[in-house]
Amino acid sequence: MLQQTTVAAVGPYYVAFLKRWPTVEALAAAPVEEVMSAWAGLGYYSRARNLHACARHVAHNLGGKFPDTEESLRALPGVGPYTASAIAAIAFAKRAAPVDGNIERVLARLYAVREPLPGAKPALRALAQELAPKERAGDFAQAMMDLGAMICTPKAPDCANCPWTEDCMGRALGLASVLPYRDAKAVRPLRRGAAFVVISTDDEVLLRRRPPKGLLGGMHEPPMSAWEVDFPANARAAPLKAAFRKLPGLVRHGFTHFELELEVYRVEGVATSAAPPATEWAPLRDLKRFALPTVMKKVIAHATADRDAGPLFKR
DNA sequence: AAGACGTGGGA
DNA sequence: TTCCCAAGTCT
Repeated sequence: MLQQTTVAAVGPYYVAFLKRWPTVEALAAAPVEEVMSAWAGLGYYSRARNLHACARHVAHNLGGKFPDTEESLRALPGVGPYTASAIAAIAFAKRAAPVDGNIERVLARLYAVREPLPGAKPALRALAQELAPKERAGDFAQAMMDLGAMICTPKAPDCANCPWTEDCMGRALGLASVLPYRDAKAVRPLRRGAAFVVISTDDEVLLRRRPPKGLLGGMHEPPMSAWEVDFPANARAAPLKAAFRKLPGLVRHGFTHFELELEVYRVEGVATSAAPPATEWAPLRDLKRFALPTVMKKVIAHATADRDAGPLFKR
């Protein structure tokens, strides 16, 4: 869960997951659709699918016991170099040197590494390997991460309270607050589309499921057009023949590599029997059961703002 | 090997 | 408002 995600964002999800699926066997026994629903809102949804596949592999093929070496952990779905190393060091007390974004920043400053990321990653990994102690490597790694999160922060590091302030080459060179350098990020293109919110006579909304791989893989969404350079020329992408009304305003959402603008069309009072193939009705008052990513919650909230007493999605 | 892959919180 | 970026992984 913590891959590329802050502790604050993960907290409630972590608590809910462990309450609902306290053991690897329990998670392995869960339908993947339920796991996707429970993950909705956290982002990077392949992590949820990988976590579930990992639980099934451990429960079914490894007797419920996690492997305890970096190499064998690395073979699990969703477990890359960082996570394998972190588990080996923290859970199994092995000498391993996980390197996350915090540790990259701390090391780049401590040793004044001027090569920009991501090219500097191998050099930073080598420095981490040298530094990792034989004993309590897990505590060392977590201490480095906490230093990065609380003292050696990205913008304005609190060097006065840093235990390494006298040793820091970056600080000596006046580079502490600007390291690590990064390659320039690409400009994010804009894509546009139209979403169709169909409300039934029973206050349900029509949803379909996205393909399992790719963007928002396996998640629910209202029917919508493809996302392209321009809005669709007409409402041809509508899921059924009905008197859709185009709502004022747009739904905007930023993804990692592009920005999205969605027009929202709505129709109400549709007969429940009218659901097209591969769609299903979701009660507006019980959307928690569905795997709705944040952008899709925005669409539904936009389409129901005028007919709701209170917020549909409370946080 | 470079690009795909989400979201929310802080500055 | 806008930008940055976080306990990275997969293809």
